[in-house]
Amino acid sequence: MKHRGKTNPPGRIKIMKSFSKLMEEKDFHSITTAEIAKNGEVTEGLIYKYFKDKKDLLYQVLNEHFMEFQTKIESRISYETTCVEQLEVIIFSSLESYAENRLFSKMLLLEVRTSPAFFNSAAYGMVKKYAATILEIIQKGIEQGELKDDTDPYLLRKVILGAIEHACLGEIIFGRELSIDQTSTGISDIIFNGVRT
Amino acid sequence: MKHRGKTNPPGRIKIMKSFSKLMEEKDFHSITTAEIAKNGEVTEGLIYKYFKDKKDLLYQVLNEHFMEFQTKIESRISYETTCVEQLEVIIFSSLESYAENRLFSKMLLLEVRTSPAFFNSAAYGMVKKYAATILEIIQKGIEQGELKDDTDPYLLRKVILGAIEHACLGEIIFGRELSIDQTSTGISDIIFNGVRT
DNA sequence: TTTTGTAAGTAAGTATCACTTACCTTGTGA
DNA sequence: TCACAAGGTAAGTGATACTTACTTACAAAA
Repeated sequence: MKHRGKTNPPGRIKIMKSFSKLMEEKDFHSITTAEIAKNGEVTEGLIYKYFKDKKDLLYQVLNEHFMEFQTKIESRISYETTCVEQLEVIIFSSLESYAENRLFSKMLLLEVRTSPAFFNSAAYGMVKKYAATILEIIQKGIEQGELKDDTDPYLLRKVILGAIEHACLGEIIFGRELSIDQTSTGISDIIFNGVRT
Repeated sequence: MKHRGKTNPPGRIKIMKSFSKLMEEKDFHSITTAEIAKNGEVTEGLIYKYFKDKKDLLYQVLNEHFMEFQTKIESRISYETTCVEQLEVIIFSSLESYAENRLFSKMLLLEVRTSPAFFNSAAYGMVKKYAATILEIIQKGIEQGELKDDTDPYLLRKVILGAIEHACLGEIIFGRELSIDQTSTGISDIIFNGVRT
């Protein structure tokens, strides 16, 4: 008997909530299915009614967070006119989401990348969509002359994504505080204006 | 009976070699201790004579690679005079090492970050040293007027490290080819000169 | 030469883990 | 009213990381 996603039964919600709570405290691998079940007041077997395996549970939880994130980003972009402003909004919003939602950033930046199965998941589909949005803005920026025309759009995207992600690592791993405003404007300034005198 | 690190017995070498070989083929978690032992022609128990646990084996292998890497970087830097050139050498050398040594980059960028134990390991000590080297160069660059004096050195370091790491992710995860020269000069150009027209 | 201590290595476990199987229960529409 | 599917349970099972208690090899002290 498999879950077909038409309804969202209480057991499924309990499992995801329990797992999320545990993920805030420790890393994925040190969470056991027994713990998830006990904490969520369901039996261990039920986990496997709704999720293919433990990793699938991780990917589905991540997917829900990513959908919210993508909606927020797209809405905010629509208010900006220039490409640079749009990219700045993406940098700011990404930092904000990662910083406010430790669970989301932990899953996305630390836990999922190690296993090949992730790259077939719906959550990875969301990552691709997010990355595609950034690429489109960069390409438009080059076309419209806002960005230098010898810019490699794929490489610029990598620099932007890398900067965002690395900026959050300290926060995620060591729980350091991160000033979103300062970091966001700092990254934008470096990438758009350069650091050479 | 614990290993005190004074000698390097054949069993220890066999285990590290066997593990390294397996890590080239698959991810850390899907490698079993039984496999490591069989492949290295030792018994499973011996692994735990030389390594605290499976993760400790990973950290020790990574540490050896990182020591080589750090030596290379430091040697190359010494030939450069300006700070920008030194940073360019670091970007190039890091990309080169990550691209040439898939095992090294896989361990460092994907596998170790998830568990807190890594941050107490000798390998993490090497990461800190590498990061410290970069920071020193940036600070010198600001002092000497090569870099803008309103640059946040910590943030610039994050952007550089993030760019390097993210640029290699596609290669590590999907096995994509990466042009080191092109990527290296591209990243340097973006960060030092900016992309805005 | 003998003794002794220790490092190198082995063999046979064990507890725990992710995951499976077979089953029960409940609500609903034909 | 009864068939049937979805929601949920209980009791497994094989594999896995790690442990324990042991043997062997060998160098230096006595």
